Amino acid sequence: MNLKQLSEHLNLSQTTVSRALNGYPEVSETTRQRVAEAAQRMNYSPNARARGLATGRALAIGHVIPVSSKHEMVNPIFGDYVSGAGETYSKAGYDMVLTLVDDATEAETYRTIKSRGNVDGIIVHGPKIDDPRIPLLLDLDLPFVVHGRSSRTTGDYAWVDINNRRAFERATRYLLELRHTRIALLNGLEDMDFAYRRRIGYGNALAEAGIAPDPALMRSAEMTEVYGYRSAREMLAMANPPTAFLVSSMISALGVQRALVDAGLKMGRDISVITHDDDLSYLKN
Amino acid sequence: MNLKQLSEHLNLSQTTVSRALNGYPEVSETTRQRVAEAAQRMNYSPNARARGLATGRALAIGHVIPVSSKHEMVNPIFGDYVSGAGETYSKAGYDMVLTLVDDATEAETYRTIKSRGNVDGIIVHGPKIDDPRIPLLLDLDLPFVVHGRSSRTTGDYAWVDINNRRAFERATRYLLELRHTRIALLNGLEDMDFAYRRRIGYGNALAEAGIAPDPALMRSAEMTEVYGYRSAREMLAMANPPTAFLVSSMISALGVQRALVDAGLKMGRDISVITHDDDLSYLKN
DNA sequence: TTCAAATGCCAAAGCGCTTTGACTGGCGCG
DNA sequence: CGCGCCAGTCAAAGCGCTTTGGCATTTGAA
Repeated sequence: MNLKQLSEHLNLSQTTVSRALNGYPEVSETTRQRVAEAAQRMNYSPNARARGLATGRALAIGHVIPVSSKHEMVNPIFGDYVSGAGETYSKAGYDMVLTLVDDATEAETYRTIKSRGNVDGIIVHGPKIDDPRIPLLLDLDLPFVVHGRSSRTTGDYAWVDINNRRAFERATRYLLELRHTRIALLNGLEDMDFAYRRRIGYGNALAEAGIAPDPALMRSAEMTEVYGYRSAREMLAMANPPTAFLVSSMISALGVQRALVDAGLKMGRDISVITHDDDLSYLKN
Repeated sequence: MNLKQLSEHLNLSQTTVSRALNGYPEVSETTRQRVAEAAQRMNYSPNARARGLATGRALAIGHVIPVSSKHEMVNPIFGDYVSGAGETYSKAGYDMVLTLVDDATEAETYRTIKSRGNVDGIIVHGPKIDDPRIPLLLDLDLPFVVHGRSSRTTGDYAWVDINNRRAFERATRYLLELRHTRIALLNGLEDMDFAYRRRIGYGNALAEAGIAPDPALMRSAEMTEVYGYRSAREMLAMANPPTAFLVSSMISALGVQRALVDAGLKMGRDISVITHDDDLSYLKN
């Protein structure tokens, strides 16, 4: 069923049918009703490609996921994330287009996305502290929003972020108030902006309390379970072990937990653990 | 940069440029070279919507995710899954379009997808034992592949699946060989086809060994961590507790593990656990 | 009663591509 | 020398929609 067929069926021009369906004023209310009703009944919906060609809009948003940061992005929360975004898009009549991109061809990919024109704009995931994608996209004039921020990148761009620095500042301060002085930080990869900010928050709170950060208590890596496990295990074996852990991911925290069990320590009694992130739907009660 | 501009730049017709880029034979090799080189240099790639309109193909595959089975689909493996699919699509020059769909409007959504025409076909996720989507899609004549199967659905359709029945048959048989007789099954929701097949496999192996399945040892629910925890905890408190667990998801197995720790039992020594699924990248060593 | 302004509708152009059908010039063959 | 044939190219149509720029018909004011 296409516009032409529908309009012939109604004995109206394509113009009128199109206008009626798109809510333009120059169509009488009775005609509009008739058209809407017929479209509904015949399950007509305009061909997205043709409409896109005519309007220049794709009614789709692209999500570009660099393969290098696969483990950062294609991570446990990805499903929950997509689910939220997808619902919003659905309501607005937009499509969600996922593109995995190799780092080597990254710049080219963005150019291609722009000239292929099948999305109106994109979401940039997993920004680094200094992220070349931002100037590139500004230059290409391809609309985008950054999920997170890029601290060392200048230029006007839109972003949505949480206050990572403050969250870790507060968490650390809280542990300090509980009289902990040996606080371990298991952070994500610190070229990622979020991890960078978290470390600053942690550092700030320690500085406030006059405590010098101990490099032996600070780690940075991909946030896997085994990273949490090994880090905790090794730190607990130190002469002067930490009494608290501040962990950047629920998954790594599971590893920490496993190490604690191994060591015969009970979380909350023998040792404190604060975890940020990953309120995973499948780990809920 | 569009075809017209490129062809004017080259002093060729749009026809020739298009043919050259699409590998048609009726273009001289020298011309083809010239065109390819210019396209590369000017970063031309054809507008996907226009091409789609002209060819009738969208060069995109849709993934439709019913919101009801959110917890089944938008689950821990979703990220890994998308990552694999995305890489393949990238190589083939296809886009991946995600659509979240409300159950109430499901049939309508598929019709809309068909008539909007922005995908060439779709992947059906999380098939139920008897899944109405399959006859609907066959009827709509929208190409699709089922990720899994639908045991009670007749009709010719393409699917990709693992042998769930056999996997659980073998796992159960293995536990029986180890002299376990009280084997608990923590299954997924049994209206899902994969879970249904798993229970059959489990049942077959028990039957082979002449053991009647004990309903008190069989559960079926969404595969969360807490489901594993509670189920194991309650079963371990029984007068005649299981000596082995067969679990349908890594996440639930984490819950089982937690219950074992609580009960002071050591996995592999005091009790056997076999888990199927979820070889999660972030839980790897 | 007349005329300008709405009102409601339409034909046709155009979005950027692919593809059909036709047209050249050069070549080999009889 | 004349013919047919091929290789290489092109103009134009068409994909399904939106939007521009009319064109009748009504309406309301003068």
